[in-house]
Amino acid sequence: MAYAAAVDTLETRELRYFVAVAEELHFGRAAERLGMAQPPLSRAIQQLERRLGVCLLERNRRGVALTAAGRVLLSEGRATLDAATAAARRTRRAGGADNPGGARNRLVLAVKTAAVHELLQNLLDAYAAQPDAAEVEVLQCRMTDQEARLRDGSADVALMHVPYNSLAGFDSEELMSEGQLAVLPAGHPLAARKTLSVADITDLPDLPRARWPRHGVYAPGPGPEIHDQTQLAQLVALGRTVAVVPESAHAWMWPEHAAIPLTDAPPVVTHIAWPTHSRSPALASLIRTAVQLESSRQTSVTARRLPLG
Amino acid sequence: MAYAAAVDTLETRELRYFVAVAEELHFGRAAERLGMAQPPLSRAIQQLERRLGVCLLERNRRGVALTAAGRVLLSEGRATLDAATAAARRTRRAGGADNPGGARNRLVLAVKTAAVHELLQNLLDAYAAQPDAAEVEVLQCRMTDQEARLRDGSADVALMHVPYNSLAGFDSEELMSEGQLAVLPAGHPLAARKTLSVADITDLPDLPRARWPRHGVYAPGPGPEIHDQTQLAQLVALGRTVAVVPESAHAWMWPEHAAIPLTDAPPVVTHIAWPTHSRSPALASLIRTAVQLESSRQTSVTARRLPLG
DNA sequence: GCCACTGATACCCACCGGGTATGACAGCGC
DNA sequence: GCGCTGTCATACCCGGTGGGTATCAGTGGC
Repeated sequence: MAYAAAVDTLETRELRYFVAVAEELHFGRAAERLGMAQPPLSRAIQQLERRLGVCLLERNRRGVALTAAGRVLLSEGRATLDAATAAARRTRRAGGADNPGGARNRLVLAVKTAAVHELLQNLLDAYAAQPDAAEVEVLQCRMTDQEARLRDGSADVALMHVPYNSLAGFDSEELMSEGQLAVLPAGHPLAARKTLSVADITDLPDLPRARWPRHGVYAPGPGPEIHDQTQLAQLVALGRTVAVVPESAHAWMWPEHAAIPLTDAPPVVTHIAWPTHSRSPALASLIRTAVQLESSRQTSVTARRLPLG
Repeated sequence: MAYAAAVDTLETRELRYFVAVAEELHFGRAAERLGMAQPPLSRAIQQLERRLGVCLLERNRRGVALTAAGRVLLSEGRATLDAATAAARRTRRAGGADNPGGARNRLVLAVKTAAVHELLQNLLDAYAAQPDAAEVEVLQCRMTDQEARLRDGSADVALMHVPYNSLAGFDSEELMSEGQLAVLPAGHPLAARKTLSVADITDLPDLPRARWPRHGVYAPGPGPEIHDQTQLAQLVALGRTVAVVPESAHAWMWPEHAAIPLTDAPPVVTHIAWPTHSRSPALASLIRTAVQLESSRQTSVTARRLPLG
C-alpha cells in the first residue's frame, strides 16, 4: 500500500535513460536520442548502478554490453515505462472533455486492420444500442500492434487473435474460434485441391512463406519480408508466396487468389482483451456486450467443436 | 520503442505523491506519510494536474474527492509504481552476488502457506534434479499475497489457486485441479453426512462463514474476521464456523475437524504463474519442470474430468 | 606512431523540489 | 456575531542536483 521512496523505487527518468543506453549500446547515440549530452547520461547510469548496487553494463574496450542484471532491468524498465505512459494517456482521456458526470465517455478499441469485419460490425452495432453506450473509436493496427497499443495506453480494449497475438498480461474473454485457409496464387497446382494440410504448404521451394517482424526484427529465412496484409496479398497474387489466414479474412481476397481450407492448422481464436486493472463501467459494458453477442451467435449457429492443439 | 519524455511520461515521484493523496484524501496526512511538508505536496499535485491538463481532485470545502480521471490515475499509478519497485527488486536480485556468468542463480517462489504441500515438494525435488537448476527460495504468503509479491517483484514465480487467486496480468500454466471439502466441527449434525452441497452450508445461523480481507478490507457479514488459515482452523475446531478448502488442504486438519466432500463446489485449479515479460532460463526451466511433472502425474493417475462452473 | 572514437571526469550554473511562514476560506461552538 | 479550528493554497527562500561544456583516458585501426 505505502510505496517506499528513494532507494526502493526507480524514477522513470532513470529508466528512460537506461533503456535508451541498453537499446543503443552506445552512450553517445543514446544521449542524442534522449536530446541531451553524453556526460550527464554516463553519470546518471553510474548513479543508477550505485543506487541499485548492481553492475548493469560491461564497458569493455569498444562499446557497451548488457550484464544479466542489465537484461532484467531492460525488460522490467520497458514494462514500467509502458505503464507510466499508459497512466498519462488514460488519465488524459478519462478527463478529456472534463466530463464532470464522473464516467468517461469514450473508448478506444484496437483492431487488426482487415480482420474481424462482421464481428467488429456486429459488436459496434450491439454496443451502440446499449443505453449507457460510450463513443467507441476504432484504432486500426498493423500486425500485432494491438498488444503495444493496449500496453502503452493508446487503446482501452482490443480484439486479439490467438495465436497471432499474445494475451500475456491482459484480461480477456474468448469470442469466437475459426479454422484457417491457405491462400495460394490461383494458377498454382495446389490451388486445385479441395483441402490442404499444413505440411503440404511447408517448405515449398516456389512459395516460401513470408516473414513479418516480431518486436521489430525479422526471423531469418528465404521468404520475402513484409509488414502488412496488403503486401502479403500482392505477393500471393504475384505467385511469390503462400499465406495462411483465418477463414473470416476473405475481406482482402483478390481474384488472383485461391483459398483452400487447411485441415490441420491450429484454430484462430478471437478474444476481446483489456488491461488488467482498468475496468470502467463503459469498458465492462462493451465486454459484456461482446460476450453476449458471441454466445448467442454460437447457440444459433451449430456450435462446432474444434480439435485441441 | 523510443520513450518520449516530459509531457508524455509521468515521474514515479509524481505518482507516489498522487497515490498517497488519493488514498488518504487529505493533503496533510498524505504529506506526513510521504515524510514531507504539505505545501510542496499541494504544489506537486497542481503541477501534475497542469501537465496532464486534467482535474484529478475536487477540493470542496472540507476535504478532497477523486474525479473520474483521478480514479483512473490512482489505478494506473499503483500499477506503474508496482512495476517500478519490481524493476528495482528483480534487477537487484539478478545482479545479487554479481554472478558474472550471466545467468541469475536464484528464484523466489511464492506459495500460500499450508497449501499445495505434495505438489510443492515434488516440484522442488524434480527441479533440483535438473542439471541447470537454480536455487529456489520459497516465499510463504498469507491468503492471496502471491499476487502482490509477484507484482511488486518480491517473487519471480508463484503457485496460485483459482478462483482464490486471480491470474490477471500474469502468464501461467495450469498444473492441477481438485474438488473442495467442507470442514465442519466434528460434532456438528452435518458432519455425519457423506457429501454436502454448497447450499447445505450456506447461511447456517450457527456456522456463519468467516470473512477474510480482499485488498485490505473485510466484506460486511455475520462471520468472524480472520487473516490466516490457522485462525480459521481454530474457529472451526471451536464450532464457530465452517470452512471450504481444496481436497489437498488436509495438511492443517485437526482432530476436531470433519471434512465432507462438496459435490457442487467449483474446482480449485492450481497454476504456476509468473510476470508477463520476465522469462529467464532458470524460470523457464522451473515452469517446464512443473508442467511435465503434472502432465505425467495426470496420465499415471486416472484423469478425472471436472464439471465446468 | 598517430588518429578516431569510445566512455569517464571536472567544473559550473540554473532550475526546481522542498522547507517555513502565512493566507484564504469554510464549518462550528459560544 | 465572532473567533477558533482545520483545511488547502500562496509566497518566498535555499540547497541539491541534473544538465551543459571542456577535457581526459583508454583502445583499436591505419
